[in-house]
Amino acid sequence: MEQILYELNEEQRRAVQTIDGPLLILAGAGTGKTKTITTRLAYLIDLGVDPASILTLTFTNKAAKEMRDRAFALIGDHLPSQPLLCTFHKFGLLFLRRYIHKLGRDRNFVIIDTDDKKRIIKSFKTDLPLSVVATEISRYKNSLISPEEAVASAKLENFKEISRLYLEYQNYLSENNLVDFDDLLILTYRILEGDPDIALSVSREYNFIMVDEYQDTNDIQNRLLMKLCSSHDNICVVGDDDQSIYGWRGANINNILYFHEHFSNAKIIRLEKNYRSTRKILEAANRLIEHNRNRLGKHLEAVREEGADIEVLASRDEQEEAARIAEKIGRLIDRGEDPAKIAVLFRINALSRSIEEALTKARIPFQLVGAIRFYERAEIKDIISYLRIISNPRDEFSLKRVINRPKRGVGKVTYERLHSLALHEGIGIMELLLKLPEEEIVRVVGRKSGRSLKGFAYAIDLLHQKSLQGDLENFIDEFERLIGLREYYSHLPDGMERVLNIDEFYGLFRDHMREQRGSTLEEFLAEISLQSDQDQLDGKRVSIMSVHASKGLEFKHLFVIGMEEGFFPLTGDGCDIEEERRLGYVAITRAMDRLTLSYVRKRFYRGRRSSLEKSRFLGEAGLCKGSIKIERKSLFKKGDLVKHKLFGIGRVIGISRAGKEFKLSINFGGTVREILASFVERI
DNA sequence: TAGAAGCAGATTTTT
DNA sequence: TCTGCTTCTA
Repeated sequence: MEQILYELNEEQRRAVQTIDGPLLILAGAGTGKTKTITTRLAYLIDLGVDPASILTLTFTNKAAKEMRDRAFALIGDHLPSQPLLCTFHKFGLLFLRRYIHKLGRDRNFVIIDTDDKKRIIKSFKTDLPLSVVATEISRYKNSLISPEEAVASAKLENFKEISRLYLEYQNYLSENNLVDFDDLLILTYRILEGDPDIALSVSREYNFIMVDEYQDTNDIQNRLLMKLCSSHDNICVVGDDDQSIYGWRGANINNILYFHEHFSNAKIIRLEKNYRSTRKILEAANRLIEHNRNRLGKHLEAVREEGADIEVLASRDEQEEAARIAEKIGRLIDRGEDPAKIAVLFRINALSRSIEEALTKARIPFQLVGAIRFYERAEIKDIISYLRIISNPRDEFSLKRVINRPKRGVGKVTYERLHSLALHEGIGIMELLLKLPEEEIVRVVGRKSGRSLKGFAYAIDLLHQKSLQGDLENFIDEFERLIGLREYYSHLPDGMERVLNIDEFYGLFRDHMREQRGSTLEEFLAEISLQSDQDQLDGKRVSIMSVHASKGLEFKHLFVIGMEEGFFPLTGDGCDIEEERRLGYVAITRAMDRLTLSYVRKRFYRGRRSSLEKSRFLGEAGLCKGSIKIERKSLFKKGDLVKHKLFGIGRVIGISRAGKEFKLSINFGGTVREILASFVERI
């Protein structure tokens, strides 16, 4: 242990050895955050703390895995018990499997993803945009407002509608025994809140709690943490307020800014020695982030040498930009540079196209990270839906998705007929199809559809029986034989790629069943719904990805494209300039040796070619002189009529500053709300 | 029911 | 410009 501690710098060592009471480790980019947290875990175990009483929460499976590996590398994996290292959501899942009966629900629930959530909402018929409804429902849920309370308090038309949808949605979830991502945390919190005995025993179970990427926690996660450490206060959080980039998803930067108020007597340790980037790169990042007001404040200090100048690349348009960057990358590779150490970043995915084309043309192998996610592909979701029906034949949400895939002649009308007949009989559709003799079904839905539906029901039933028999290693082969999804997709356009995906998924299934003997279908489904696929970096090719996707990574040679006002920073509806700046900071601090920031004068986007100003961030980072003018005067004045996406039309009754933006007091039919000027438009 | 045509909308996305 | 969804027609 002495040896391990010796490798740390003074602050890191202090962070590792401070074990009692609340501790905030403010760890800037590239300051050895993971090293510190994993060493701390090892240190606790070395002190004789029972490993099973240490809980480490992360945001991604990837981070959890990396930490586990690194901690075990320090202490070996032959321990008397295992520390729990997992994501917040996984923790919620484990907890709910144990305690959800306290809320009168069955432990056999299924987890749905965001896409499923939207589909469910959509089935309730609404004219409001689905994504808005989905986020608003999340907001209600995370504020612990029940559907009934929401319905009772909604005044505006749109909110009446949203609260109605919220109510229907929650009912749907409990009727079908579904749980969404929010529920994994919220239901956990509700149980802890409602039952002090459970809260106490769980809190005593985990005597030491560590949290990674604390700046990205939302309110519920923070409240959950308070509950978990209520009996001991041994909570250590690691994060960087300057890297908080998920505010738009409900992450609350105030959790980290006011940590010392939520957890009294908190100690703060700052890690400010950056081992990653050259001094020039780091100084640019520091200059940029200093333009933010809402921060705890820290100044990264370079350990490395001064390094090369940051290059600012100005091009005519995106074609020229992409060609020049491809050429530079080509030269690096020719000189023997490892392509895996090169990356191109952008603020919005739509900008990846020109780069993809230019790299393809230059014959440079690359990989687009996180574009369409594996588990969200249609063919994969189809298999998952099948597995869900097999596991739980009453899951009509999944049934609806696949009843006509492969084609069985079941359209809207047929499905409705089946649905109302099942309703009439008081049973589920699957049950109906199984019980009713074929002639009956044929009479209701016609000859062709009837026959194939009967075959479908038999197949599902057979697979259901088989899934209960234990050993599932050959299950997926039987599945394909009976359902023929792979076969079906192979004849469709894009068949090749889809078949490859299906094969990969089947492979994952077999691996899972082989590695975890006796695992059930239900366990497999829960596992994959909490899986993301950020581990896809293959370590051989040039990476191109969004700035968000790059968090936590580092590259020797880094290119950031689209450094223009309106693209980076994004400036439209609902944009938060400080968060944009933090994104800029995250982007810059990914670079180790060489950084190129690129902008264009004209860009083709959404079918229009527009002239652009270079990004204000270039000026703020001290990389060029003429920084663009920031608007001094508000575009609005008292008395203006404005329109808001949700609140509708209102009148401006007051204007105040909020950083570099303006905050408006707007009267919407009697209710006054404070809203940032960028959220409304004048009418 | 299934394919064709017409039309709006379009950030970032750990689980 | 491109995509994904609704509406129209055979």
